[in-house]
Amino acid sequence: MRLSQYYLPTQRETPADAQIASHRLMLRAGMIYQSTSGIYTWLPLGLRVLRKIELIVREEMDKAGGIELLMPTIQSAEVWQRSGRYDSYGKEMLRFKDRHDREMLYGPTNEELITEVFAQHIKSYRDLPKNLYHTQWKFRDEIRPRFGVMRGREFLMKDAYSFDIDYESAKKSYWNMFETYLKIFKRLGLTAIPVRADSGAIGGDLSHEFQILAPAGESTIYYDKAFDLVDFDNEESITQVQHLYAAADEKHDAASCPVSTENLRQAKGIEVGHIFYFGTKYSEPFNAKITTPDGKQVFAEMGSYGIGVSRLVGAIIEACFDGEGIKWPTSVAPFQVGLICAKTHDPKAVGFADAVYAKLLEVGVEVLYDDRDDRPGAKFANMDLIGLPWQVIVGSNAVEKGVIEIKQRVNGSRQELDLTSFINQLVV
RNA sequence: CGGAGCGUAGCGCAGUCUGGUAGCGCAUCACGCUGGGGGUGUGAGGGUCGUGGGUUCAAAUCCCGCCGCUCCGACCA
Repeated sequence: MRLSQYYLPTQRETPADAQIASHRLMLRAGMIYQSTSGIYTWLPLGLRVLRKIELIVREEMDKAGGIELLMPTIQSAEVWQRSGRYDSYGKEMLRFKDRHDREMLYGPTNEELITEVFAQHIKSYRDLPKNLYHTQWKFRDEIRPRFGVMRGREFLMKDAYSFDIDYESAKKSYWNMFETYLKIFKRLGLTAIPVRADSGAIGGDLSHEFQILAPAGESTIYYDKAFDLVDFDNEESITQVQHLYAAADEKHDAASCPVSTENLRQAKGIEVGHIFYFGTKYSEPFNAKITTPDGKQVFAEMGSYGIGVSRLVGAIIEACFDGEGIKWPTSVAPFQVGLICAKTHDPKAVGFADAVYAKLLEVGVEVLYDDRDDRPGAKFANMDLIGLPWQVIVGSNAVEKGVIEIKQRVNGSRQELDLTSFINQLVV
């Protein structure tokens, strides 16, 4: 993408309303535009990140056996009356009426709808287990939206729902999602601590919140420092994580904590995922009955698993930024490479940069080419702000020696290379 | 919802107290110089001063209503 033809309204000055780093940086980097309180337009650069996160989540969900579908944003009051949550959910639910005066709502979550869908089609133990998910916009009319997309009213969430024949099987589904979540956050370049949480309903201890470590986090968490050493890539480590201590501020009790003081870490966390098992809470009102091998009928055992996709955009920035701007993890960066021509007055340099651009496109590298006739300093600052992992700078040495300068955003390291070597490095 | 503040150019703000031609910086446009860390000079464009009403010869400014946004607290992916 040529920057001259893109839509990237970056700003030098910090908007007054933004209080925390991620919000400021998202506004300055031209990723979002606030339409009204807690509701944002995703500008092109922000959308690319949102889509990348969504894609990683989808890939891992699919690998874990999830089946994607898509439920609507608008729901009828009827299904919520059936579960009893229409009254109990409170003012966070945005309610309105259609032209026939029927009560409608903008879905804050989808347990009711999915259970209704499931009950309509699945009747036999032979079809279980099932894990159905979608990634859809939700609306929760927060009392006070803040922190940009981290607590908006409209937000994109991946929510999955598992259906099993019995508790043992449901537990397997639960831990399968537990593992999947650790893998997802790892791929996103984050350290996520699974913290035991209240399951609210019938669920015993089967509920975890996934907290991203970041100074701007709203909750304080305590965890075994062994987490810092865990590589969430392999099965053993994930099994190991299940038994490590981690608790939120309100649940942590220093007196009864099984971890010694010197092994205990305290940090701020941003909640980006929440999983829980809730048994037959919804399968009963929706009559989601399953026939067992011996011909009996039981209610499906359910769990639900949420990831705040749009919140993650902010959370990742909170975990990855410096004074100059964002430092995107490669996996979610809106572009991999930012190409800068530092000598726009030199036709040879421009020609060289154009050729580099063409080559990168040809080999499938996502590149944002700052082809504007601007001073180098302005381009560098802008590129640092939007935080692409690699900066490729075409300067005088390009024309004279045929080498380009490579700057890595994450650590500021620089090297001079020929284009082919750089491409090889990227592909690895 | 309780407490507090703010709405003036795309962004950041001054002007409001004490009513009298709507301003500054950044950004934008034109031209010149400059050309490796947001450089510089000259010139230009851009405003229902959130909105409705009231007071007044005269309202961004004073009064009343409304709307919107933000901050502090309790809820949440």
